[in-house]
Amino acid sequence: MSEIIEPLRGMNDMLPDEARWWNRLESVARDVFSQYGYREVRVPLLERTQLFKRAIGEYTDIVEKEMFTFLDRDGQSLTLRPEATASIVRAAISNGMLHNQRHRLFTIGPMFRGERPQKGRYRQFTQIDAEAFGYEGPDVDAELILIAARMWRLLGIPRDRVWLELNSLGTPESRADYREALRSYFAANEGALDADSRRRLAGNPLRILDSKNPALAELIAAAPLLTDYLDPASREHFDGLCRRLDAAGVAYRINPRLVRGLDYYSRTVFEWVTDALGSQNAVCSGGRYDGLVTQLGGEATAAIGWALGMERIVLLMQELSLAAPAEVPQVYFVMAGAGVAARGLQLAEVVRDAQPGLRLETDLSGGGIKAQFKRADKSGATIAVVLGEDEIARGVAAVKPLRGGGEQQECPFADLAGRLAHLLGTAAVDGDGAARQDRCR
RNA sequence: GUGGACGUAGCUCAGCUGGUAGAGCCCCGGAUUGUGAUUCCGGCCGUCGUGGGUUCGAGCCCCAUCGUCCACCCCA
Repeated sequence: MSEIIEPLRGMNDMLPDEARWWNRLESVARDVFSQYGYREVRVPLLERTQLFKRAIGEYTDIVEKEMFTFLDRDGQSLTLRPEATASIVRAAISNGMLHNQRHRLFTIGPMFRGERPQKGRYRQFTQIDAEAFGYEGPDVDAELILIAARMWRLLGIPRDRVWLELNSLGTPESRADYREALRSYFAANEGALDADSRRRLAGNPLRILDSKNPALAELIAAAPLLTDYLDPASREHFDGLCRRLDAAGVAYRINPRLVRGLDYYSRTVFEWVTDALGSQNAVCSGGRYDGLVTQLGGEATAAIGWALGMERIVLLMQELSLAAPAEVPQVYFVMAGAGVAARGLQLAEVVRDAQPGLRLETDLSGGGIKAQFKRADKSGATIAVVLGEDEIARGVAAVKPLRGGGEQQECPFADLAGRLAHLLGTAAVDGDGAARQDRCR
């Protein structure tokens, strides 16, 4: 045996039991997007490094130390996307989608960040991403938040486990004023700061507000508030958003210390937070980025979006035991004897043609009838269909209910599809749980 | 990137102060030879994460490395 090749750190295989949960989340997301008229786009995973430097900000942690960047054969610098917004904006510009147009879009796919892995934080992770272009007012801000709230509701995530934090960063100008105020405040108290915060003091003092160091809590609590520096237009925009959320019955907490790690945000920023995932508590977050399109060479376009971490939501669903129904076969073909499987395969095709919705699994192991029955039972199937040399010769199948009683009966091949449908229909009316949880997506 | 914990069969784990690995589950077979979920019997399964070192001898000690998890950091 030769050496085993291990997967890369922080990159995971998704096996069938795991995929169930993902499919559920993805189908809910797709349904909701379709309800709101958001259309899917797909963009490349690989882009020029420059795109992310310009969009996310040269001096952010993501760009400085987390990107998977390499030179291709022609010596140009490429980067595996660490987030989707930059790529989508680039695509919108590249395809001329922003000339006097509005778009509401979503995308689903993997992102890459070279962080140290932890639960809920991986080097390849998957985001569901929603973006709206060309809408200036707070209506679309509210709509995007309502979309997320609807997803939580449909998934069965209770309101007290995921809640909304809200803030406004104002315009770049008002934020600059605030940054100076903050800088002088923390500079005056520099002795009380920890090493991380001192480093940020020069670069991005807003990030100090994010610190989880309890020793700084008091100092941070007394710091000047961004809210007090908002320009009137941003203030009005923010109030408008709050009113709309109030009207829609969406609860939120205004968090004046909520800032974002990406440079492109302006005005509205928000974060859906959970208490169920340890320190990886942000489950979906986003905000408005009105300046980004011009920054990337496009025409000035209002824009806003959010990204949802699928791994984290799936973890949350599992934590809360939110059912992800297993895909269980309804009918299981037991096929024992010489040459029986070949005929059984044909018969299974006939049944599938006649009953396209039916989940029918065949036992192709070639093993003994007893073992096949064990598998039939374990599969969760409601009905076993037995085919042996005898049955094949007589043109009949033995149909045996595996759950909730009922006698084994013979059924001519020609009637099999109808008989199975009938039996399964009856089983469902019985209120038999197993027969009912068959509806996965 | 920093600090810490952990890493034994496919899975969950046991293995006393170092003496050449064990349980349950799973899987396979059997209990009058074509009928499942209980029970009983039997069987398969490991280079004890990897590489070095100490020792007569290491799963247990030391070093390195990889990985997972926790906190920081970051963020979805």
